[in-house]
This record gives sequence, structure tokens and C-alpha cells, in this order.
Amino acid sequence: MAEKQKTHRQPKLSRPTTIRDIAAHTGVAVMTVSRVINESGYVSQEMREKVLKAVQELNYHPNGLARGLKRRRTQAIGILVPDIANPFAAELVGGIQEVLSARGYSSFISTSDRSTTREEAGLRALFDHRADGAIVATRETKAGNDFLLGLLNYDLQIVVVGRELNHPRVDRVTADHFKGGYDVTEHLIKMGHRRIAFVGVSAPNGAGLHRYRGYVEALRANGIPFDEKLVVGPKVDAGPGFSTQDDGYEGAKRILSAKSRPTAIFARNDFTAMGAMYAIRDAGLAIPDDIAVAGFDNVPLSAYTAPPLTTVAQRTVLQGREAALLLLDRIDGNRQRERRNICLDCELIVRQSTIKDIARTD
Amino acid sequence: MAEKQKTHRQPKLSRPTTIRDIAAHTGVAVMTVSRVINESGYVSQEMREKVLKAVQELNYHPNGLARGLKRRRTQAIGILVPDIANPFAAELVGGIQEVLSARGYSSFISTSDRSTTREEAGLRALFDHRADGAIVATRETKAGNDFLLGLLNYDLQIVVVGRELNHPRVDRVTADHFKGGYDVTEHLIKMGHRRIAFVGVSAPNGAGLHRYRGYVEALRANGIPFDEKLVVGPKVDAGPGFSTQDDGYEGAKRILSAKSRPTAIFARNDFTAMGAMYAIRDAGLAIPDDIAVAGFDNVPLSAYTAPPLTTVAQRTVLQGREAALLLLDRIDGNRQRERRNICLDCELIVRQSTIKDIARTD
DNA sequence: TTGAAAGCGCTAACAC
DNA sequence: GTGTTAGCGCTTTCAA
Repeated sequence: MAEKQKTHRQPKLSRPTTIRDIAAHTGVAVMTVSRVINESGYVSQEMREKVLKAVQELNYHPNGLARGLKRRRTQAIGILVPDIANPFAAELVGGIQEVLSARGYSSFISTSDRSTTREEAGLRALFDHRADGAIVATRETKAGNDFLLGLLNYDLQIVVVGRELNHPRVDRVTADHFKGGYDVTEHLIKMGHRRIAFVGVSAPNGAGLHRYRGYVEALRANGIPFDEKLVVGPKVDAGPGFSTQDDGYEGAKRILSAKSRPTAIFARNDFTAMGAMYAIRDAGLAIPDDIAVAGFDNVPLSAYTAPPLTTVAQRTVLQGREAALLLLDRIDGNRQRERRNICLDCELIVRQSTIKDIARTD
Repeated sequence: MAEKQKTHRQPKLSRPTTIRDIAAHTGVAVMTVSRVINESGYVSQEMREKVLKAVQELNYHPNGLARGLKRRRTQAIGILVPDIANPFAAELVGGIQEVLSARGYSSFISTSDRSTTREEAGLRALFDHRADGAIVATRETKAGNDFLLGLLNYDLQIVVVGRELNHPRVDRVTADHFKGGYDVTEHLIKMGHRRIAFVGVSAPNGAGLHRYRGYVEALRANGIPFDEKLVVGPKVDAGPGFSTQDDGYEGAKRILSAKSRPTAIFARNDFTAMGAMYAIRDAGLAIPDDIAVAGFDNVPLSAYTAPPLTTVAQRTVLQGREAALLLLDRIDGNRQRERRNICLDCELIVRQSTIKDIARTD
């Protein structure tokens, strides 16, 4: 039976098979089919097999819209990242999807691209399509926070990564950026530096940037006076939100032409650091002999710069996994439990960009 | 009836407002509300205002699931990229979203991460949630192609970017990688090189990689014999699919230790090139004096390497825009029109990594 | 163990 | 201009 292969050539745009097609094809009730595909309730072995066979043959896949509408669950979650061209986002997403897909959830990524409007549009779309939850790793903004809090009045679970959102039902995962910033600064101090610049945020905007606060604190703890002139933000200061290689180049350039220049630069992230390194070479100075450079994030490329870049690794994949687990726990399990906060250690990765006494091929 | 507002304080997890709440609240028919929010059909000014007011007050947003189920249109499209940590993907997505969001479509990103399983899962999720279309920029695989072709039997529109998919209703956008590869190779030849290596694909796997074929053809056209020993793929050859900085490092290393080493390296992409540059420095050689290096893609960082990297720019944002336009044209308009193929020019960007006679600060 | 009925939230098609 | 009816594809509830 079922010589379906007789179709003349390409079937011209079939409508997707529905549960009723399966029911009709097997002669059982729609409900029985539903029970089979959901493995819920009792179905005799015989019927089950018949149904499964038809599901195969007719290539049936449940319509997620109908299912979601009825169940009030879509088994889909949204991931909101600031920016896609970013190893951090990639690893985070990797960790998240690893956990989610194992549990039968699909996930969709949305970017904010540094725009609150875009971020809201992304969240709105997620919400309107009734995602069961969202993992939000965008930078904090007032508008963004308000919007997220608004969504929380409804049945959307949220976990934030690397940022805050003050709400009793929002879990949080982050790396200890403060400690990372502290450690890398202290490393520079141990290497004998006392004029250490921070490139990537302006001092007034730094409060929300933990790695910067770690820098400030490390200076203080080591008795080095804080010098605001050694802190440079991007030309167009996007608040605590962002910093690129261009910003690093431009910021370092400014700081190098200042009266008394630093002997070390701690850049907000590895890309900023790479821009700064370029500015340093541009000025005819050597790294690390004239100026040491450190970054943050340990992006894969940081091992390949000239010289390789000292940086701070955060366990990004793990953050993704943890965030996904927290989210699933709330969705599938206890929606009312107390908020949880996971903070992972960072690791200082010392490379040649801050070490003078290692022989360099250069 | 319907004194729903009696809830004591913070509505403890309100259910989202539905169209019926609005109807009840304003005393009009559900259908009238629908007409107002969709701006379809005739509604008197008076009613319209009343409804809009209630929509505001009750913070109503249509349920995308219900709407999609009924309309058979979700106004959502999926973007499938191989890998997220990639300026190419970022720019592509930027271009796509720019067009889509202006037309009221939301878009969701999915990654294949070099895994056919993952790619299928992403497409399956897209399809099950009834996305109206997909823009697919993953690398070609047999399994992937089959899966895509299967989906095309149903009502999912597909546009591919930077790859092929042979189907009469699938449009395609790409950059002219062949010409780009040809141009950069010819540039190296003009700079006096005759032993030019290609790093990033093994010769047997190169057929699907147009930029590599451009390289081969440029050699031929200039009377330079092709030497298979000068072509190195990644250690674990993932077919035409991928190449990282690690691959570049490792591949260049191999080629540099060969008996007669090349005087120039054309790397499959900028990251591969950066890895190769590192290997060259590692070997105590100078760029470009001992070995010239060129990449492909013009990622933002390529301007910041030491020395800055000669590369080929493809207009990625534009590719995204064009792809989105083609997709919308099919979804909203003519689903049966002939397939369209847009091929954009690449641009050679010459920087110091291939030019000896420019003074370098190094 | 199976099935029938009702309805999730919305809109197309048709009355009025 | 506005309202009513029916139904998208599925699952929950209840009856058999």
C-alpha cells in the first residue's frame, strides 16, 4: 500500500501535513494521533505503530503555532545579544544552545546592535510570538530595563548574562569582571607600571563597567593615585555599552600624545586593545618595551597579535550553559523560587604584550 | 460583567490582553477591534479612537501565534548563518534586518556551527514555527541542500547568500569571489611573486571555493604553473566549509617548513591570514619583505594588523539588503517569478602586507 | 484505551 | 460601517 511515490514529478507546493491528515490516513481519532506524537496518555501498541508509520510516510511535523496557541508554550526561547560579530556572543550562544537543544527547545537569536529601539523590537517580537523565555546579554540601559520589567508582568521568564536586572524572578549569570579587571591591573603594577591607562570608557561612564571598577580599585589598593587623564572613552561615548578597535586606536592615540604618557594600557576588551596596539606602533613605540598592553575577553585572535596579548578569559560557554539551565529550571520547574545569581571566576592570561623579559622574535 | 480590574495590587502575572478584552472594554465587536489594529476595512473615526485608547490602556499586542495560525503568515523570517562570531555574519544580518524591520517583519537568527544536524534543527524550528521565509548563508552540504529542497515543497521561501541552491524558486545573492580571488592573486603577481601559496583549503576540496578557483585561474592566465604543494587546507579538513586563525597558523607553518617556500601567501579569509602572519613572524621572517600576505573579507581588524592586511572587500551589508528585498518580493509578491541571481563586485584593498616599498614604522 | 467537543486568539468571508 | 460565524491545527477536558 501507500505507493505515494507515484507522484508525477515535483509535488507542486503541498500544504504541510496536519494531524487530521494523519487521523484520516490511519482511521483513528485526531486525539489518538496527538497522544502518540506527544507520548501522553494510553495508546495501544497497534495504534501507535500505525500512527507512527503514517507520520513517517506523510512527513508530519506538528504546527508550532497551533500547538503553542493551545499549550501556551512554544518550546522556543530567545537570545538577545548586543552584537553578533563577537566571539563572546558566539560562545555564549554555543553554550546556551547545547543545553536547550538537548531539552527539546529551539532558540532564536536577536541583536540589539547598540540600539534601544532594535532591542525593544527584538524583545517585542519574541514576546508576541510567545517565546517561553529569554536570555538577555545586551548592555543595560534605562529604557531596556523598563521594557524587560514590563514583560515580566506576563509569563515570560528572563535570565540576564553579564548585566543586572533587578527583579525577584530574574536570575543572573556573570563572570567576575571586577576581579578580572583588578587582577590584570595588579599584574601590570607588579610588572613595575605606575602610570596605567584605561582605554574604552570615559571616567564618568565607568560606574557600570565592573572591569573598570576593578582597575580603579587595584590602583587604590596599591597606593597609586587615580588619574582621570589616563582614562579615555570612545569618541562617541555610548555609555557603558561598547568599544571597538577604532575606539581603541583613537583613544590610545589621544593618550599617547598627552604630556606624560602612560607606560601601560589596560583596554576594555581585546578589540579595543588591538586598536590601541596599532596606535602604539603608529607612534613608533614598542610593545611591551615602551608600553605594555592588556585586553579583556581572551578572544581567539588575542593569541595571534604581535605580540600576543595579555588578557582575561571569562568562561563564556559555561555562562551560556548555566544561563540556559537557570532558564529551563524556571520554565519547566519552579517559577516562584528565589532569584539565583551565578558569578564565575575569570582567569588572567599573561602573554608577551606585558612581559619584557621574554625573548621576542621581533 | 468583566470586572477584571479588581485585582488587588501588582497584577500578579497578568495574562496578556486579548482582542476580546479590548472588545469587552470598549463594547464593540471583536471584529471591529481587529479591523482597527490591522487598518483594514471601514471603521468609524469614533470607534477607532475608542479602540486605540483601550489598546493603549490595556497594553494590547496581538498574539502572533493566533494571528499566524489564521493568516498563514507570521511576518517572521529566519536567517541562517554558519557561525556567529564573524563580521561577515554581522554585516549580513545588519543589512537584512534594516530592510525587514522597515517592512514590519521580524527576523530570527540561527547558527549551523558547521554541523549539519544543527543546521537542520534550525531550519526545522523555523519551518515548524511557520516562518514566512529564510535567508540561508550557511556553507553548502549535500544533506543541507536536500533538507532545503524538501522544505521548498511547502510554502517556505528561500534566498541563499554566498552559496548555491539549485531550485527554480530560490533566488541567490553573492559577491564575485572568483573575481576577488583572481584580482588579489594578480596583484601579488604584479608585485613580482611567482611562488604564491593558498592557505585555507586543500586542493581536492577547492572546487567549491570560488576565491580559490580565482587564484588558480590567475596563476594560469599569467603563465605560472600551479603547484599543489603550495595549497594547504586546515588540519581537519571540513570541506569547503571553514577556516580559522588556527588553521591559518598551522597551514602556514607547514608550508614555511617546506623545501622551497613561497614568497607570498593568499589566505582564504582574513582570520586565516592573521594566523598565517603569526606563523611567519614565528619563523623569524618579515612581512612583506620575506613573505607577502593577503586575506579576504576586509574584516574591521584587517586594518589593524601589523602590518595592515591586503584583502578583498565584499559588500556584505548590501548583500544582506538585496537578499531581504528578494525574499520580500517573493513573499509579498510574485511567488512564481523566475529565479534571480545578484552578483556583486568585490574590491581589492591593498595595504602594507603586500607592499614592500612603503616605509614601515616597524 | 479511545473519541467527541470545545476553545486557544485571531481573521476571512459573509451577513446586516 | 459593523457584527456574526466559522475555522486555522492543535490539546484539554470529559465522556464512552
